[in-house]
Amino acid sequence: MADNVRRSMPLFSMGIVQKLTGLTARQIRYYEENDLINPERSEGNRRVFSFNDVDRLLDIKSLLDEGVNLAGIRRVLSEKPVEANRPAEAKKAMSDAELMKFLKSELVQAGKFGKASLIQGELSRFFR
Amino acid sequence: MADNVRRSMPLFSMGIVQKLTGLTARQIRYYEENDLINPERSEGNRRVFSFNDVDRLLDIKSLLDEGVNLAGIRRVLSEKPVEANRPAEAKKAMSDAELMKFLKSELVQAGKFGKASLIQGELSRFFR
DNA sequence: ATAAGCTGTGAGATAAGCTAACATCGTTTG
DNA sequence: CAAACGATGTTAGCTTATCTCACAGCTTAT
Repeated sequence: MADNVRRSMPLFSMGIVQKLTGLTARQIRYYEENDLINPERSEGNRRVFSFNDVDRLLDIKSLLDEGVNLAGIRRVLSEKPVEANRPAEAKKAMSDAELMKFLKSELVQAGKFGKASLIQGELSRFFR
Repeated sequence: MADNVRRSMPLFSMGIVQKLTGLTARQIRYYEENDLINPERSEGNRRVFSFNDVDRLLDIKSLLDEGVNLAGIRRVLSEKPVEANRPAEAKKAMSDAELMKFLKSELVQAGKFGKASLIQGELSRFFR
């Protein structure tokens, strides 16, 4: 569950996510419009994506390549509902200090338990 | 060395880094001015920070808290020169597709070897 | 007391992101 | 077949985030 929080921490801007996923902004926004993802927003209404979000986007892309349409993808991804992307801890806006403190402790946890990479779950399912 | 590349991949915007480090934009820019960090730039000249960069910024912050001045910090951090932040692979601009492909393979590597988190090295050195 | 070091703040410019609307083009469906 | 739908591109107009540069202010070192 600490893992959930880590994976759903808002970190990436639209531009970066485009590079990481190879999708266009238009596509990403459209998928959000269709409830396939639900990225956080900055104070100024910019989307801020988590590892989970990037993960799902790669899932979506892969499924689209296989010819599955968005409705189908919604079904496939319904196992992992978008709500799972926003655990309570992530929702209640942390202060900057809290966020930082949290990140630190999370990192220590990761170190202690030899936890796997932040970006490992769904992301790695699809390649080689 | 694949690890180097991963850790020096430009990922974070100024706003995010401010939150992750608790530093102001002014401070971050000043540290860059003094060659303590050397973040990548976007096409439009915006700074794009890597895990390594965030790492160093947390180092810097920690040392400043201890009363070390920038000159001193420069010395302390000179073990890990800023050039180490930009390995050749990261320097030669990857195409978006290449970047994505690279990320994917990196993730798989991480998975295979049970590699530790992307954000683990220097970052975790300082807390608890 | 001056100088140097570090950070704040403000101005002016521009990049990057947002929404909304309309265009396009292939695939369903009546 | 024509109309509707699904997915994406493109454009316009607007707002936020970031950039550089300059100057101000406070602290510490000379």
